[in-house]
Amino acid sequence: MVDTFAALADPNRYRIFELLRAGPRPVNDISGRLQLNQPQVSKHLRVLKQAGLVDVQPRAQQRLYEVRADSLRQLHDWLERYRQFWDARFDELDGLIEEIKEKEKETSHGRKRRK
Amino acid sequence: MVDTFAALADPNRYRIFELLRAGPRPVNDISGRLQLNQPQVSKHLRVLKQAGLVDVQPRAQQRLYEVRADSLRQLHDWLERYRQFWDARFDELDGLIEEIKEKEKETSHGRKRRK
DNA sequence: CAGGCATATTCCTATTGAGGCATATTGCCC
DNA sequence: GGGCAATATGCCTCAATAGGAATATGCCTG
Repeated sequence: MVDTFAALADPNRYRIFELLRAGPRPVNDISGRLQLNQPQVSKHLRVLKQAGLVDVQPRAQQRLYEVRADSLRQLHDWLERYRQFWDARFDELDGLIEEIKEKEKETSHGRKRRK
Repeated sequence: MVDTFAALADPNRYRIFELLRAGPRPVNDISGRLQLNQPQVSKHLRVLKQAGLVDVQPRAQQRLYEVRADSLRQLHDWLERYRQFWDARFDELDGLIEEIKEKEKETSHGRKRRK
């Protein structure tokens, strides 16, 4: 995870990744669109690749870089563990939990009733 | 977004954030659990706070740090834009698109060829 | 209001990494 | 195979930053 975040923590790398969202692109295309020197783009792509965020496939003498699904899935799974913090649906879940607790109080070993 | 990623790109900061997932904690608690010096923890928390990832609330002379919902929501929204890359549900959507293309081929001027 | 906690800030050093430039590598075509 | 196009790598410099230790600030209690 940390590597993923580190890869996206650089502004230009972030821009590259965002650009790739539109579809696979060769290096010089990226370099042109984002006004970056080709070597820096290659270096950034290397980092993104090592972080598992992009993948390459050679097309003649050029390389097509594309967003890699798996990394995003991992990121999503990670984020999912924090869902309770921001998803309103968890409020409903909280409600359910309350209900269950109430029920338990009634059925299980007859502790006193209610508050 | 970049700031968010940058904040989580440091291993110790990441650990702190993960720890806070379990609930709000004062600085010295974090410092103790993660075996980090108190000053570094304070510094990391500062970065996390400026990135909007955590929030503080003073409790006497200590500060309770906690995960901030909004940042995670933003992160989720960002990730959502990449859903097509990894969510299987989009396969169905692809199917629909194929159908539409087929229909178009029948009605519009007979372009052909696609993968 | 003195003393003590909990936390924040400052100063320092060492490392890391991004950008610029030159050059190496790869794979095509004639 | 020579040459060209697309990309990768190496070297350099500079700025950013994490960690360590010392110190400052805030806030409570007696």
